[in-house]
Amino acid sequence: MEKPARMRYAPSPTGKPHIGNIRTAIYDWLHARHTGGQFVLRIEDTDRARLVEGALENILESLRWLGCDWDEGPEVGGPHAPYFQSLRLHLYREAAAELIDKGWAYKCYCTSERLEELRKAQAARKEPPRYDRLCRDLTPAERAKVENAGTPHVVRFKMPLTGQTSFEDLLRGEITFENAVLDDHVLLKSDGFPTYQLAVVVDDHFMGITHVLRGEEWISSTPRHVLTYQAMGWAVPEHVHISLILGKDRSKLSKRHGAVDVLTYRDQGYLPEALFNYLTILGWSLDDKTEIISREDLVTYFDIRRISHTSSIFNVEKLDWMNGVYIRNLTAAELAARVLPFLDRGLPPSVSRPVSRDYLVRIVPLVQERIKKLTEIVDLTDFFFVEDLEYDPLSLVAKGLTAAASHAALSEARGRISGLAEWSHDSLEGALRPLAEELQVKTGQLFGILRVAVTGRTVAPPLFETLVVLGRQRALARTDKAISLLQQAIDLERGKTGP
RNA sequence: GGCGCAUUCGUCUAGCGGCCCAGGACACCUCCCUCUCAAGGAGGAGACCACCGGUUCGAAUCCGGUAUGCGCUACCA
Repeated sequence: MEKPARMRYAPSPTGKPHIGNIRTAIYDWLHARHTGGQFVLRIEDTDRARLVEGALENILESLRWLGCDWDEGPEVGGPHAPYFQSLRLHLYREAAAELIDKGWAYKCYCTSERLEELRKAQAARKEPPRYDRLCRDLTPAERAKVENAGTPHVVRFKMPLTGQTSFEDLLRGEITFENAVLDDHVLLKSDGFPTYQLAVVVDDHFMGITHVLRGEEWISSTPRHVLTYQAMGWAVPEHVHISLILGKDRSKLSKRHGAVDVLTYRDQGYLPEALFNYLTILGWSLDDKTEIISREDLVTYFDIRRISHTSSIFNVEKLDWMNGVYIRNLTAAELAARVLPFLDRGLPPSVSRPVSRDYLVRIVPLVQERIKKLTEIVDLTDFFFVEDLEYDPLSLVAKGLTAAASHAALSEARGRISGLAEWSHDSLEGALRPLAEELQVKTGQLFGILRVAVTGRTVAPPLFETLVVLGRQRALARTDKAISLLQQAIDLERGKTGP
């Protein structure tokens, strides 16, 4: 067993967490649970301009839905509270001040306008855009002058001009950067808020984070973080940079690729355990064959080192398949409970609410192996709830049979089953199967007519089971209606072609 | 442009020097089962392991280069 790890998921409340982002939370959570450590949730709300209303609640709900419970963070608190960066400003300011004292940082008074100009000029000269370090070597006198004028400032890191900075990535090995290519990035903004570059280091340190697991887009700024740890005299945590999830066109997953935020998957009828399983398997493997794996086993076997190095394309078809597997593994009672809210939302208003749980539990086994998403329950079972079926009378005419023959078959079938002593699967089958033979029609034809009569559609759950759940009375009533519909069709036909 | 990361079937992956003329899964195709649709079962097609060199008796696996893709290059995270 590895040492208990303190993992953190640190989203910024600038929108709804999407599928790629939440996967890092899942990996964080898994490794924390695997090692018996803690999963910390920290909100990085230092960019006041990009805050989005409701984003925090959405983040929390996404994690809850997926079962990633956090040991420390919003709502639960913890020994390192507060867990919102906007409430920890003094820590960053103190760190920045210490960095200045130690000669690792300096105040910069350049305006954003000047910086903008600078970048433009550099671009024109085809130079890489970077801060020209104008304020880095101001004399004390110059500094005092701007300071007295009350000029606003930011605090920048005093990047070493030479040498290199390396760090060990648990997945990729040693990664090295030349310090010379790194510019003097901003640590503290002029509004007094820290940038990510400072805040992440300060918080990870004080919160005792052992593993920084994040997207690979952070690799390039990791040397800045490492240098900051060193400047502060702090231990550098482990780093794990995981690859991104891409859309079908191989670009970073975004709204353009359809549904990307977690809760949308919930609303589309995916099971949280299926999404959880799929997401971990997308970019991580246990061995050469395991696909379906329970959350418990995942906790037991999860190994950070087996996370894939390469970015992966999100494949909805596979998720759909997996969701189907999980649906089939549910008990009838569980499925009924899961499906209930979708029926409530999807059934026409004419259907009285609430839907009977007992009735539902009898219906659900008939469609369990037929649905891949919970939303599909409505289309597949609404005829169990709707009283007046609406369908094209012509669909009552079996393939290869005339309307008259279909009418005769259905009438005969009605006669055979109406007086059955017992309204059960076996008695129904015992009555209807021989009838097909007597009538010299295929069972598919006979059963098809009945199916439409009783469900209003050509694609439906197995016939006998359906008849049983529907009950004798309703089944017979629907059959009667179908018989008269068929009669009307025949009459109409006669009227057209007759004398 | 600079820096960094990556590169095995359409997609997700197994593989860490010989067990691989590359295994599994989704999707696809065929057949079986069958009252429709599914589910299930049995098969099939699909990867010159990005390319070029090297190391080695032997390389998908190690090394170098090239190409391609992606990421970063903000007082955003």
